[in-house]
Amino acid sequence: MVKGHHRTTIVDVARHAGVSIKTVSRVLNGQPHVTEDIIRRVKEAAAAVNYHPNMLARALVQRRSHLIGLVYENPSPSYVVDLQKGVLERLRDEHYRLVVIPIASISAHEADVVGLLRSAALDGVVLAPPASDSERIMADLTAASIRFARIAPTRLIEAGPSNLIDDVTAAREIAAHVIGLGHRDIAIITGDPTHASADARMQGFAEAFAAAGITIAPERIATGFYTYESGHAAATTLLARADRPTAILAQNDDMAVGALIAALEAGLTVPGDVSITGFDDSEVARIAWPAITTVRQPVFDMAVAAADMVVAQLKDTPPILCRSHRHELIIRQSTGVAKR
Amino acid sequence: MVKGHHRTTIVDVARHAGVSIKTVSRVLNGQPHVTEDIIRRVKEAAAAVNYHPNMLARALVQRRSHLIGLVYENPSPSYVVDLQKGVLERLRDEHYRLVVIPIASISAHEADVVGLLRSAALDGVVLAPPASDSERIMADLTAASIRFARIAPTRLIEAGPSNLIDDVTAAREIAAHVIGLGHRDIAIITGDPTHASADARMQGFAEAFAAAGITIAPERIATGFYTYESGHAAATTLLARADRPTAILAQNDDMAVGALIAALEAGLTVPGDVSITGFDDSEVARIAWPAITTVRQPVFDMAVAAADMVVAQLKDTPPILCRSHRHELIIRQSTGVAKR
DNA sequence: GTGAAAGCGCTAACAA
DNA sequence: TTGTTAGCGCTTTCAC
Repeated sequence: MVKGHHRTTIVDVARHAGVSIKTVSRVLNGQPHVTEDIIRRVKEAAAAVNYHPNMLARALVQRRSHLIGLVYENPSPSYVVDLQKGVLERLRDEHYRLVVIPIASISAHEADVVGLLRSAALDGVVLAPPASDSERIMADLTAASIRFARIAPTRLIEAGPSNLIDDVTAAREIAAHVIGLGHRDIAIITGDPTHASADARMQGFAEAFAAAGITIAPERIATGFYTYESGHAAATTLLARADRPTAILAQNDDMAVGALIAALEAGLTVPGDVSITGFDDSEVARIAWPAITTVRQPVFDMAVAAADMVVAQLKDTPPILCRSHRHELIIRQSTGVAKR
Repeated sequence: MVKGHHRTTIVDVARHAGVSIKTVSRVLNGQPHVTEDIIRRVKEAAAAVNYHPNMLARALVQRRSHLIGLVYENPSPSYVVDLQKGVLERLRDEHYRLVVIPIASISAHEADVVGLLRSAALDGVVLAPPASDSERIMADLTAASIRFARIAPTRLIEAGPSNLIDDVTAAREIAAHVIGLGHRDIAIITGDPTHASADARMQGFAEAFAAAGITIAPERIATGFYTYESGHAAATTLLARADRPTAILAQNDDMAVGALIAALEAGLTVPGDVSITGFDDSEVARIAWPAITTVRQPVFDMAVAAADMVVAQLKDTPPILCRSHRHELIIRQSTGVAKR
């Protein structure tokens, strides 16, 4: 697709086959009402002149770029790769391509996002958090008539096709698990405050604490950013305190691994001295040692479903508006009974 | 970009501003020879009618899709994300978009790859291993006049713009480090045999062994596939042998982490009972415990440079044909002096 | 400095 | 069943 000498077009094929360009077009698009004989002749001619259709011309007239975007901000490699794999899985046989649109800080660039998407001529986009919670982005997308589907939104569920997970319940369950092991001195490492998931997960924790009649001191709550480094830094501080917590609840796996390493560096054993939990069940949680107790969020499945929702809209199939995806508490070796 | 009601076009803007479409085009593309006054009028008109250029029409006439592909097969999330980040870094201000093209088994689909790229209307592609070593793919790309640049090819360096790393020397250095620690009973977990890097790294290991007069028994060499699981499985077998090796050289970090976990599961200490090395310096190597001794491959830098080579060709800038990137031995905690 | 008209390569009404 | 013709929305000679 680059400037240069003459590329063979549908006209060349038509001339070579001795038919009209419309007939060539019909054959190439597998449309009906063409004689077997002509089909063969056109195909031979196409091969003979080494013809390859110009997708840009086709896209222009069809008003379809066959490009789907994936908007995300998440810094966790395994999360991002899961997301991409899911979308690609659904797109594979649909003749759509995936354009990745990572955005450094969506909350800071809400107003620019759709301009970016527009200039990429996308037919549709999958919105991962926190873009999936942005009213502004959804409104702009609608105005630009770019189809979209959302992954794990936490609010305005009606605003667009959504794939839901119950972050609150998931967080409550994992906190309850830790409380059930006898822990009372519990610290928390929150996720990026600009992601609504951080609030939801916090609320779930709070519900579990309330149910058990436990109060968490503010000094026991540290802010992270869903990155390994932020989890490591937060845990290092939390564990250095005189009243060391016996458990740390991190709001994603990357931060949990950061906390784990911080604990090991401090000469503590896990879960002997301190129990640690993550969130998401990304690959790092499995390959840590000890493996991290976490809550599985079906990121891949949500991405497949979201891509499906976009494709459905593009085909004018009756669209699925909302799907719920089940989380699952995964107890591994990083949590244990609280020491006396 | 979807079928529907009338979208405003350059014609609407022209009418609204009382000028010709050519003038609108000139203003929108920042071309010279337009009065200040008209520039302002056109811009106001564009805003007034809520005009957004149709990138597909522009692409058709310019024969430029502004789409760059990234072809890879690598299963390691952190490697893939590094690659993507690098390409995106260079593309950010160039108005190019990144289309990701993961291919399950490039060696099995060599003949189909370029057809896929063609049908995506890409202006250029960055080829990561093992596509960067495929003569067939490069020939097809040239025939389709799709520009490309290669990441870490191991052969036919002249065949296209390349970003080189010295896998052999890097492998030799890390093996020499282990040998220098006194290890003689050394096992190896190789990478995917269809990736030429596996051969190169093996050769580097072999050179180090030869220099030290060490022979490695064939049973001490296991085949992996650059995945955590394959490393884990291979190490589990290697470590179960009566003549347990005191060091394991894995050909990438994911496999090294797999080996690490296998060792810990077997009740061994690292590096006390067994030293383990990786390759690449991906994130997992840093966040393992103990952190993995490895060789840094500047994946991000190579991706930036490769994207730059593609962009340069698209701009008809004198192209850079070849760049070498420096590796770096990174000694962490997973290697130690061999036990007597 | 500005505009009229001719395509880019394809699909799609509408005829034949 | 097949072909003619008119666009899709933009850029680009080439006059004026």
